[in-house]
Amino acid sequence: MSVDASPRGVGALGRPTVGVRRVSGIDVARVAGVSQKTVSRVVNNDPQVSPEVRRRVQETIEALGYRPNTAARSLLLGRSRTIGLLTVGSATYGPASLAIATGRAVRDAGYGLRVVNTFDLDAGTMDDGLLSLLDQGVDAIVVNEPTSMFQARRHRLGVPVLSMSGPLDLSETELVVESDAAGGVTDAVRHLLGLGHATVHHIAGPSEWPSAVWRTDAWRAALRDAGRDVPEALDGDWSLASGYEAGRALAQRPDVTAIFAANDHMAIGLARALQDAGRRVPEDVSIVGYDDVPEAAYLSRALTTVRQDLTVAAVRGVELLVQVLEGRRDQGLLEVIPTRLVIRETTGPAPASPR
Amino acid sequence: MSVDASPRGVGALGRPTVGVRRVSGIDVARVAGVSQKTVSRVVNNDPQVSPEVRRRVQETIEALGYRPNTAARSLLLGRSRTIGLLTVGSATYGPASLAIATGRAVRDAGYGLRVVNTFDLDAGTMDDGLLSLLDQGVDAIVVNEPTSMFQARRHRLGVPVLSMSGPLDLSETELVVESDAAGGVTDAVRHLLGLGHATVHHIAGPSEWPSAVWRTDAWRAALRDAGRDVPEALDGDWSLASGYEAGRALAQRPDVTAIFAANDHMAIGLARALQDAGRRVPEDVSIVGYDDVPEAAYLSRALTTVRQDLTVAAVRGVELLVQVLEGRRDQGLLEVIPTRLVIRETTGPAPASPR
DNA sequence: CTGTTAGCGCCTTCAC
DNA sequence: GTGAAGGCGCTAACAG
Repeated sequence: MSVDASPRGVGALGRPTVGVRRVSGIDVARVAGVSQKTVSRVVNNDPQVSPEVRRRVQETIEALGYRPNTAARSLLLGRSRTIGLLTVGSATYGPASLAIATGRAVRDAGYGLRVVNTFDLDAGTMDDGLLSLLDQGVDAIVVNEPTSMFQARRHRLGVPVLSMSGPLDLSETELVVESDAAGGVTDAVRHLLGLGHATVHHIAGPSEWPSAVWRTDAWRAALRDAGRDVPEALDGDWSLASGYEAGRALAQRPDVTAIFAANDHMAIGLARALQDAGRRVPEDVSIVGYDDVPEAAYLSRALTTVRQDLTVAAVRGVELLVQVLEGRRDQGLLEVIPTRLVIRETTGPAPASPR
Repeated sequence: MSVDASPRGVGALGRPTVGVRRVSGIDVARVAGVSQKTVSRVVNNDPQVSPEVRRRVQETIEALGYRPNTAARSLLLGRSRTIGLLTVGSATYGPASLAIATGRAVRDAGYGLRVVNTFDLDAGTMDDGLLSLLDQGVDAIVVNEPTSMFQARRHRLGVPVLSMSGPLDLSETELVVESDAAGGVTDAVRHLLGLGHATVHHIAGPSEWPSAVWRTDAWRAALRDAGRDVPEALDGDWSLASGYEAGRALAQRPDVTAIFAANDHMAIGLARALQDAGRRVPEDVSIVGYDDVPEAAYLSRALTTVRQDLTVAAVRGVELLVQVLEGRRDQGLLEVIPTRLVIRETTGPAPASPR
C-alpha cells in the first residue's frame, strides 16, 4: 500500500486514512524514513531522539494527521488514561455540577472521562454501573454517593476510588473529599435558634443517601448541643414535590416556625406549600435550604441556604486521584471542603407568639 | 503459570487476577479445556457452540471472574462501543438533563459514554473536545449545540453525528433530533397576544448558541405573523443574573407588559427584577420562560413556560444513532420533538392602561 | 461444532 | 541514537 504525504479529504479534525485504514505509526515511519519505534519515541517525548529526526517525524505526523491509537496503547499498558464517574441522581444541581467539575478537572489532567448515571442507588444497579465502568477499563473511579453497598465492594474494585461524600474508612488508595455538612448545618441551626426559634424542624433526604444522612445527623446534633427538642424529621426524596408535601403537613402546625430542608429544591417546594397555606416566609416561618442553587438568590424571597462548593471539591479530589494514579501518593486521605451559610430573605425573627 | 479455579480475594466486582495479570480468555480456555476461540464464541453468543461446552465455559468464566478486555476488542474491530458526548454549558437544567438522558439511552443500547464538557463554544475549545473524543476512539458523537464551527467540521469527523439542536443539512450519517422551538414559542407569543398584550418583548440567549437563535427567530416570526411590532431583543447569557439585568431595564418602561425569556433561569431573574422595581407579575407584566425546569411549578408565582422533553429527544436520538452504527440505517434524518406551552401563574390579561 | 493462524497498533527488551 | 522482534487479548477467516 502506498502512502501519500498529502492525504485527501482531511481537515483539522479529520480521521485521515491511508486506503481505508486509519493512519498508524508504521505509516508515519515509512514516510519519515524511520522505524515505527522512533515514531513512538517522538510521540512520547522520549529524549533519546536526535533533534533532526524528531523534527522530521513531527512534520510527518502533522502532514499525515497521525493520532496514536488509544486502544492499542491501553491493551499494551493495561491503563487507559480514563477515569470513570459513577453518579447517582437526576439532573439536579448537585450531581450535575459535580459531574461537570469532575469532567473538567479530569480533562485538565490529561485524562478522559466515562460516565455512568443511575437514578436510584440500589445495590444491583450500582453494581452494574461499576462493572460496566471497570469493563471499559477505567483507571480509577469517582463516586458521588458511596452507599453502604459501594463501601462493601470498594476494596475489591482493583482501582483507586475517590468518594465525594464521606467518610469511608481510609484504605491504601482511598480518597474522600467531602463538603463540611456538619459545619454548614450547625451554622444554619444556630442561626435559626439565634433568631429566637424554639427549635428547628427538618425535611430529610432519602436515608439511603449518605449525603442526606450527614445533613440529618448534623441537624440533630446541633439541636442536641443547644439543649433543644429534636422533632421528628419528615422524609423527602430531594424533589420539589416532596418538599411541597412535607410543607403541607408542617403548615398545619402553628408551633413550627423554623425548617431546615436537606436541599434547596425541597426548600422551594416547602416555601410554596407555606404560601398556599397562608403562612408567610419569613414572618411566620423561617426556611433554610442546602446547596445554594443559582436560582436561590433570585426567588421572590431569596433563599437562606448552605453553600457547598462542589467545583472546588471535584478539582481537589481529582488532583489527589491523579497523584495516586501516577504513583505520587500511596495513602488515602480525607479532605473536607468548607461550606458557608448564606443568609438571605427566608429567615427572620421567630414570631412573637408562636403558638 | 498455574490457574486456580477459585482465585482468592475476588468478589462480585473484583478484577480477579491470575498471578498479577487480569484473567484472560486463554486462562478460561485452559481451565475449561477448550480453545480460546471457543471462549470468545461463548462470550459473543455465537450459536455454533454445543450446549454442553457452552455451559462448561460459562461456569469457568463465572468461577474465574473473567471479563473480556475491551481495549483488545476495540483494537481489533476498530470500534469501541462507546459514544462521545460533546456538551456545552454549565450545570443548568437543559444540558444536564440531556446528558443524563443520553447516558441512559446509550447504556441501554449496550454502549458506553464518554463526555467532554466545554463552557463556551469558541471554535478552539470545541475542536479540542472533539479531537479528544475522537482520539479516545468513540464510534459516534452527540452534540447538544452544533455551532457554526461544528457544522463546518462535521463532515470530516469520520463518525456518525447526532445533533440535539438543528437543523443542520442532512448528510449520509447525520441525525438531528430537536425540540420544536418554533411551535412552543409561537404558542407562547399567541397566548400573550390573546391576553391583550400589544406586543411581546424578548430576552435572548447568546447568539452563538443555535438553540438561542431558533427561539429568537420563532419569537420574531410569531410577532410578524400577527402583524405586531417587533421590539429590539435584549441580550442575555442564560444566567439568572443576565435575566435580572434585562429585567431592570425593562421595568423602567411602562409600555412593556409581556416578556418572553429564552430560558427559565432568565425568566426567574427577570421576575425578581420586576418585583424589586415594584411591578407586579402577572398584573402589570406577564412572563413566559422556556424549558420548564422542575422548580418552575413551585415558584411563588408559578412560571408559565415552554416545556421541552429532552429525555424523549435524547432517547430517540440515540436510537437513531445506534441504528446507523449497526448498519440498520443509511441516511440522515431530522426529527422534531413536540414542545408544549404550560400556562401557570405568570401570565395574565394585559393591564387596562398599559401606558 | 471446534481449533489454528494471523494480525489490529503500540511499547518493552534487547540488539546494534 | 536507532531498529528488530515479541506480545498485550481479542476476533475474522479458514481448516478440520
